[in-house]
Amino acid sequence: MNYSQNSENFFQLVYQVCREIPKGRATSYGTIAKYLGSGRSSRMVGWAMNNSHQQNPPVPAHRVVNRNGQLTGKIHFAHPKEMEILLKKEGIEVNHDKIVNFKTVFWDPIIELDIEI
DNA sequence: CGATTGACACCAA
DNA sequence: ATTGGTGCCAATC
Repeated sequence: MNYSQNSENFFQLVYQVCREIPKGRATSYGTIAKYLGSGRSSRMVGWAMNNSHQQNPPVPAHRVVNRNGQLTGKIHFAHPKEMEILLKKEGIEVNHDKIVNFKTVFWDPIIELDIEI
């Protein structure tokens, strides 16, 4: 089923997946998009994140970075430092707005998760 | 209503 | 390895 046609569910799925990200791990926009069925609509995931601040419960958007492990979305937080702080707090090493050993902390919902969609 | 803009990713040169 | 162009789809201008 391709939920990219259903933006409401698509957004909700994005939020759901984000909340399932284990502490101390991170994933990428594109991976989530692929997991939801629209592999190249990673921008929609980003847009969903933009709206994630008004979601309840809150979405741990700091665990979602781009494919390079770069904290591109930190500027959308209340305080840009917060994203890096939160990640470090969870044991993720961050250096120059980039996750260290991203390959190690990378969390792939396609493999690790199995939400029925 | 058409054009532009993204918290991205992939491909070609 | 780097750079530039293209695809994706919703929101905003």
